[in-house]
Amino acid sequence: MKALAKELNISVATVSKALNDSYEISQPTKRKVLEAAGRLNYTINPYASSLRNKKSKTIAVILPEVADNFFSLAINGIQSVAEKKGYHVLIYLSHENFMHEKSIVAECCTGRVDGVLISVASETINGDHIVKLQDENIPVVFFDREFENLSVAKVITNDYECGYLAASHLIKNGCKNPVFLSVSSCLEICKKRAQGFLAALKDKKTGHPETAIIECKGTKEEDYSKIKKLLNDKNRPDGIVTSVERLAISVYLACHELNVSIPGALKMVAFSTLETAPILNPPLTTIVQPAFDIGKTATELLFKEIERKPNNGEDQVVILPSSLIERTSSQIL
Amino acid sequence: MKALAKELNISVATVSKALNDSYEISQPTKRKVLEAAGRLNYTINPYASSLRNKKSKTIAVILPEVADNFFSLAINGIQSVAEKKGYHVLIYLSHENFMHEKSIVAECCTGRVDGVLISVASETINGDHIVKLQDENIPVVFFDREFENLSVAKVITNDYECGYLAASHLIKNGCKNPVFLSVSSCLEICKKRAQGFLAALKDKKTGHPETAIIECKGTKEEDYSKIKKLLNDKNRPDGIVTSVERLAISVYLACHELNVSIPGALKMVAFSTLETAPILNPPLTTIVQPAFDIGKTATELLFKEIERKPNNGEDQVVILPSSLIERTSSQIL
DNA sequence: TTTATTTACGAAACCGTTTTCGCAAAAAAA
DNA sequence: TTTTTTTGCGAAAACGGTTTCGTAAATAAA
Repeated sequence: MKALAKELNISVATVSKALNDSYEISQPTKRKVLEAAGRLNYTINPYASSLRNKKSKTIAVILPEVADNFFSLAINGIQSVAEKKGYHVLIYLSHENFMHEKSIVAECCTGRVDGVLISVASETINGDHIVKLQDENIPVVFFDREFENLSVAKVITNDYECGYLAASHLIKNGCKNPVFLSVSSCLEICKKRAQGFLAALKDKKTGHPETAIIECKGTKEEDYSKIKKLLNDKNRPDGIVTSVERLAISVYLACHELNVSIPGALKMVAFSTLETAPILNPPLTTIVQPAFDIGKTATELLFKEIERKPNNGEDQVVILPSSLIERTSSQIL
Repeated sequence: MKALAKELNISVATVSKALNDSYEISQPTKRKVLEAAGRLNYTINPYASSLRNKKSKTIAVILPEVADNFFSLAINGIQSVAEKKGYHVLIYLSHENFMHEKSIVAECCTGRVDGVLISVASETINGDHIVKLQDENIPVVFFDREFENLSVAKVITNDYECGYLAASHLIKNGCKNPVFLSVSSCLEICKKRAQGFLAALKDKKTGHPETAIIECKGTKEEDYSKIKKLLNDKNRPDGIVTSVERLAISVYLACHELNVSIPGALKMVAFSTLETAPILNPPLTTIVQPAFDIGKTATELLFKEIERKPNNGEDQVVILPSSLIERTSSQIL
């Protein structure tokens, strides 16, 4: 910028104002500055600018995992609006680990970002780190995986209803003993899905509510052998609802290995946005969340908070409904 | 920091040095500073620090798409090393669009990042934008999708061999007319795979090399109808190799819709890291790239360049081999 | 004891912008 | 014509760290 100023024999102040299209600067001067900036291909130093403005033009996205269709689609939604706003997107992965998530959130407290979007880890057992973020006046919004009892904006899906719907669907199609595979009893999203699931069991007087919720919070391998054990059990379930994509794949793999026929011996419904659901063997009945829109809406909410001068808004909750897509895996034979 | 200095009755210079563990500062003072920093929960301002140090502790990852198993696994690899180094990761999506990619790269030239990892868009037709990045002395490394004739470090896979292998495999299993579905004739990676594919056709004196390479560079829908047209053609291919995950799914969907039996009427091999490959109908023969390791290795290379004071290194090329996993989709009946 | 060296710290410049405030010259109002 | 207002620009002080350089006190060497 100094070079620009020297080149045109004007002050850096004038250059800065001209580049920011200030009303204080005359049109001819603005034109000259723009021209010279182009000629010397000047680019603004983002860090100097951020330091002065206390605005980083950057948001953070914290999520458990990126190799999952739901999250990668959500990232697409997030990117689409961040980009329109000229914002940059930092990605952090918690790998479902609470301590890890805490240290990431702590990083975000230093002012590196203007806001954070978070889908909490399955191991997250309290929301203190989120509160700290808010204490620093950094806007936060949850997407999909929220943490309860915090006054934070969130965009989620109708989990309870979907849990209910999944169980009802299986029962309607003949299941006597459906179970629900959860990733964590701490995860609000899983709790609600499980509650809905159980409510349906009770309403229809079917199954064994006491043992119907099974937690798979281990590694991929641990969960896989847990699933195999479940399928080998003498009173094996005749219906499974999985709460996340990863578990759906594991169940299919286990069934293939153990020669459990779907939907003959076991009917299945998965919470999942798997693109390959219709071409699986057999085609998988899914409850698909509007992943892209969840990411998009959450980001729009975040920007509303970032752009609002005083924090006057009551925390908003947006619910985008999911829908059940029936395929072979849950059919009556 | 000023507050810290005042609290302890020392200068900010001393505080800064103490926090950076400078040899100029005595142990007792360092301890006092650390203690006070903890007590007042002081966190350094990253932008002030970056401005002065001309180091952002941030790298950019530019890729065509994140909702793709290969890329999301690569991101995992990238994150794993970036995090170890205490670096932050910015994600940018080109959506296969060249102009878009150019503007992203231009953003990266402003000094916002210390280095960039890029997997180029299928529409990328020249490397000028990459050269500009190098002119600004910002380290770049390609992962998976490179651009030819640039002296840039890269980590790729053995594409030519895999193309050859895929075709040979199909021919060995009885295909008389295999074709290769490419996403772009500009993409080095596709070119090499296609060349390998064609070489096998010629070596085995099979198929129609002139028409065996089919470009699918449209939207998802356009490509889908193109594939359906191909499958409805009177001299329909009896073998398909797809160069990317997206096309593999489209082919499967089309086959299901048109009742083309795999591997009966059509055998298939896909370049893909699809986790669901073994549970597809039928299980899909894949050439799986070491996605995580590609990302990891590329990032390690990048840090080598970032940390090297003078740019003394000749550009390095790392080749991580892929492997063919045979499943039902390409079997002899 | 005197001189040389080392140790521990502070003052101030600097990184590249933005913004406040002041001030001439030009334009408008009196 | 004189006075007021507007317009266009520049000097300088931030923003929050880091780094150079200078210096007094403490220690070691002569």
